[in-house]
Amino acid sequence: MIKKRGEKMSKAIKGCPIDQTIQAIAGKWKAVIIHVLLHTPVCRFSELQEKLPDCTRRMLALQLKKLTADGIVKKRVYATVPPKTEYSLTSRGKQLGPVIEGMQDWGKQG
Amino acid sequence: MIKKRGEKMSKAIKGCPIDQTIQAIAGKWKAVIIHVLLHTPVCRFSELQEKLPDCTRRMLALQLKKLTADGIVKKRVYATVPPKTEYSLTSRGKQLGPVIEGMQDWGKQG
DNA sequence: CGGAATCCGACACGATACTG
DNA sequence: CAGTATCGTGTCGGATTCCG
Repeated sequence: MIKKRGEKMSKAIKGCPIDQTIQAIAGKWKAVIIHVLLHTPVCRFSELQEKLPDCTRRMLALQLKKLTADGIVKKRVYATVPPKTEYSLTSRGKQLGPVIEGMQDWGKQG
Repeated sequence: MIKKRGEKMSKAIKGCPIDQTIQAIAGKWKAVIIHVLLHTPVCRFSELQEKLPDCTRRMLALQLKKLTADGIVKKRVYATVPPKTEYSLTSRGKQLGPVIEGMQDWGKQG
């Protein structure tokens, strides 16, 4: 079975809900991005950059793309010069709130 | 900066609690293993294998090792022939319960 | 039974440079 | 400002084999 680049590999445990969620927030940045958006409901690209200084532009754009594709993040583009975009959580994204907060609480105790 | 194999790469956001948690349950299997252990508090290696048929022995052993190293899973070895091992969650591991369950609930709705 | 060692391909991530 | 293109590297995960 040959896979194209960028395709999701995980068939994993077929339909395992946990795996779905894992894949949705996996990686070094997605969960943190969601966390930021929970506390700053509407965020421009550059705002996210400021809040995540260790995340490169490339990674930020990439992860936002995946999050958007997964229906977690909404993107709004203003056709102005210079361009302006706004990111926010979808209702489905907001439902991740408790999980993300739980993750933060757990991490703090470590 | 050279790293040995198996060492954690993530400096990420220095000390970000979310990142800590992400790293702790990252990968294709760790969260699912924890989930199994939440529902089957004491589990032999082969039991875990049966419950996770898509996870190879290698991966299972590897992830259990990481989980043990992170203080999430406890391992008990019986020096018998044939060998027998039992895995269970530490108290810290059990604290991940709400997070894991939250992840499952979210995944089910998707 | 419960692993560890080795090999290998796929992918995640990062640095850098370029674009509308 | 908000991205994309290209490239290089390390890491992850799977297959297989070997060990106490």
